[in-house]
Amino acid sequence: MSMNPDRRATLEQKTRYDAGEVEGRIFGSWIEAGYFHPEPEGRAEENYSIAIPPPNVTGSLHMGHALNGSIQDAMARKRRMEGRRVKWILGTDHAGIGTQSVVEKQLRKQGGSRHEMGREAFVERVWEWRTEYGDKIIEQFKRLGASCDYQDERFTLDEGYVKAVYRVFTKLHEKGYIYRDNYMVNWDPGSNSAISDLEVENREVADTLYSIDYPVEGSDRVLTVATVRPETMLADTAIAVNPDDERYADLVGKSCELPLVGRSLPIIADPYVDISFGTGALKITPGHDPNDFDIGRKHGLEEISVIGEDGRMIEPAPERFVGLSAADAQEGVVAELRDLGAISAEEPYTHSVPFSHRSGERIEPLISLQWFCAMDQLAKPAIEVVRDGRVNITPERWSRVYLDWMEGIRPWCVSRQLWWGHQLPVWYCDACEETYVAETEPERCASCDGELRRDPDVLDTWFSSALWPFATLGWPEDTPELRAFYPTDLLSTARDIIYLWVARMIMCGLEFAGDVPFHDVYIHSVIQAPDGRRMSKSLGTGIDPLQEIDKHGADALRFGLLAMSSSQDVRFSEAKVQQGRDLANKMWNASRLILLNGGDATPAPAVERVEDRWILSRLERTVATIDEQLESYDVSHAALELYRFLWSELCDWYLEIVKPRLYDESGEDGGAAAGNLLHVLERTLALAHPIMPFVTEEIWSYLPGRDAQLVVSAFPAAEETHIDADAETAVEAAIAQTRDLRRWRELADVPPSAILAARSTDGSPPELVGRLARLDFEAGESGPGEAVATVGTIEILASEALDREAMDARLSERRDKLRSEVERGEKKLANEGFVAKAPPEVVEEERSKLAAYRAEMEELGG
RNA sequence: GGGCGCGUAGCUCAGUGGGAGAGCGUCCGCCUCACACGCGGAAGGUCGCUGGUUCGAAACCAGCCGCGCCCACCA
Repeated sequence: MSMNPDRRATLEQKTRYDAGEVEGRIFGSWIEAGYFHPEPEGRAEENYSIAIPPPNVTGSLHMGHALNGSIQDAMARKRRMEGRRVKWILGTDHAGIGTQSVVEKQLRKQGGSRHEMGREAFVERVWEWRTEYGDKIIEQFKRLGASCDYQDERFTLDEGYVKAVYRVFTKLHEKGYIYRDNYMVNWDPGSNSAISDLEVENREVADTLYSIDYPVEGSDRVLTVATVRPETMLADTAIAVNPDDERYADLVGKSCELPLVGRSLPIIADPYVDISFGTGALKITPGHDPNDFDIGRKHGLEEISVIGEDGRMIEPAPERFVGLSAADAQEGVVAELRDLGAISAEEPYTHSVPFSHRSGERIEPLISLQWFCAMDQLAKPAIEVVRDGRVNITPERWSRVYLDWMEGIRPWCVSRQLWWGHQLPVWYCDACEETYVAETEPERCASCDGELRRDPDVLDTWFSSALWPFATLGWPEDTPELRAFYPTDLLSTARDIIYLWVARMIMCGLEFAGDVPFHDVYIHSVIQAPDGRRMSKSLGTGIDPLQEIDKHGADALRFGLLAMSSSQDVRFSEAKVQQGRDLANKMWNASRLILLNGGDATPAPAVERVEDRWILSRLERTVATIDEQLESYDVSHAALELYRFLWSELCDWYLEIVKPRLYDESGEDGGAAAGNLLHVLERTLALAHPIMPFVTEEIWSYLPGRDAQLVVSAFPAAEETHIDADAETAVEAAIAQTRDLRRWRELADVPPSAILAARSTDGSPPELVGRLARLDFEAGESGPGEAVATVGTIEILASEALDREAMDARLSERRDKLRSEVERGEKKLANEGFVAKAPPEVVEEERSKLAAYRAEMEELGG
């Protein structure tokens, strides 16, 4: 079968692979064929599924997405080629606070605010925004080549998804896990909402530590306490000392007078107080400090709040402070205390302070009525499945991190004072104070028939994310999708959301979907900016993956990201992306050589010649290696192994070896070479496809007799029968000898193109070496000729092209080197300990090396 | 305060008990009929420091120095 002349012309002309021209076209062909949309058939065990970490609707593709997309796609494509039904679940996350604040910002620019427009209009506005921008990131995933199921895109606020969220909330409430309580929360003044512990980040802050004297009632003693937030003293309700602190033993049970306020504060004993820190006396402010809150609950103390949700002072703070910002109140309080002479010390103090991860504002710990979810019961089975390996985390060390957190898990504050998200399925009857939690809205109060008012709060965005692997498949309905694809197989993500997301998915999957949500968790590396800082838009350190794709192609970026990733954080290296681009180009050109000089042959392994057996053997070993590396998520080694095989073994050596056969059209041997090359090329393309899908698919379309696209063709399985250790030894020896000869040529300053007369000292002239090193054995055989140098088993015969002087100088250098090597070897072998205790094969190797060096010395006449 | 990770060639990183590797960069030579996004060759490293284990350590152990990350309620 002959190649279409147009196609042939294209191959002849295009000496460079043009990713930009190829990728869109190829991706379109995949989509059109519907390869990425599986029918929901079969069982989950025989199918393969991945739930994509849903990007935020606000987002655009960043390097993390690109790396993670490359990893997931490599796995999805490999499985698809292995004949599995593959579903890569796609969708986006509504991203509560994030999205809301983007739209609010936009409103503010236009001079409006969400409060002006009201909740309903605002939410509608956010939906509009989502419709406009919601699929931008999906389009960007397509540029990467990601083989997601684009026909079944989900969104965490879709109708069905909302149903799942309400079902889960209601069930958890029925079980008593979800409850409402007045509790200390992390109040974020930036978003005007409570946030969870996980959304708080601690930063070092330089504050002033004030020591304040509180007079002990009925005595002239004072208790000195220290604080960085003097304004919170207005809400103090006790003083605590350690029960073992002898200094204060007699004061426990007595009271202090709270300066400025006059309230009487009981002096209590609690082991939490550190005797050695400061004065050993601690002011207790249950309303504004998480630790004090716990101590307060323990001792039944009054909980007073003097700072409101807007960050301003409220009653029962003394009237003169009410309405002031906390910072202004602090100034006032300090001034007054100073006047009273109650401040005994002020010192600079650096400590870590909680900030909102989202808004960046300093967290105000407040007591607030919120909805919480108790996690300990949910955590138990989720701990078990990681311990017993039903969920396998790679790299393994993250299991420990997961388990440590799970074992100390705390209640989760799930309500947020926002408008964008899943509004709580909770209704209150103001008349009789009844609370209803239900999947569908109750009409009226069941006890008093009163009107119901819905709780205005929405759920933490991670609450819905926790259901992602099964809610996307139609849960709570018993859908064919759920049966076919749950549990999913792989969850690939970065380590920063192990707690926020991975842990919660495992808990919810086990509780609601009846099984683990995925079998493997792969924690990939974080790609940092080239200077080692975090890649971030705000720092200006981000590198846009799409720009990289424009510059070098998606295959190049994918290869680069996979190759640079590892089990630790790595710096982005454009050189690796270029390496990928070069590799794509190399594939293209190697394929041109093969296809234009034997593309009509029938692909078939050739085993007559040793070099053919060698490349087959190397290929099959590479197949086995890469297969194993991908299976263990060792993606960077897989990518680099592909590069090594293709570039070094296939192109640098094998192609150079077979070229003459290929060009020699008259020789029937050329057919075998072409057939073998096509066979190797075909398998190599298939092997490379999960990593570099576009260029491989494009070349595949030029192979003779293809009826299926590569994307749905078989992934190679290593064929043991082609492993041939003897062929490997033989060809590798020829390669080594060729290298020696080339080095010698350089040394003797002989032009690479000059064909040198040569003679073999061990009988038959090595044909491969002759070809690769440009030697003419016939000239050597016909006459005696003077040997000017011996390289291994080959004598170079005298010729005008040789610079004898340079040669002699270099040879004497080599002799010196050999002398020292021989000396080293002799010393080592003279070491009785070494000879006695080292494994015999090591000693043997040492002996043979020494022998080889001695032999070479002899050859060189040293 | 606890935990984890890292420190290897100029740069980015592999290597985790038997004589230091890759890519990029550098130097030398090549537009050799697949590819100059290429071909051939070369230079370049007391493997953070100090001790220890071992016949043998970049690798294992201990301590130290430096960098990064995570967790944590010391006012």
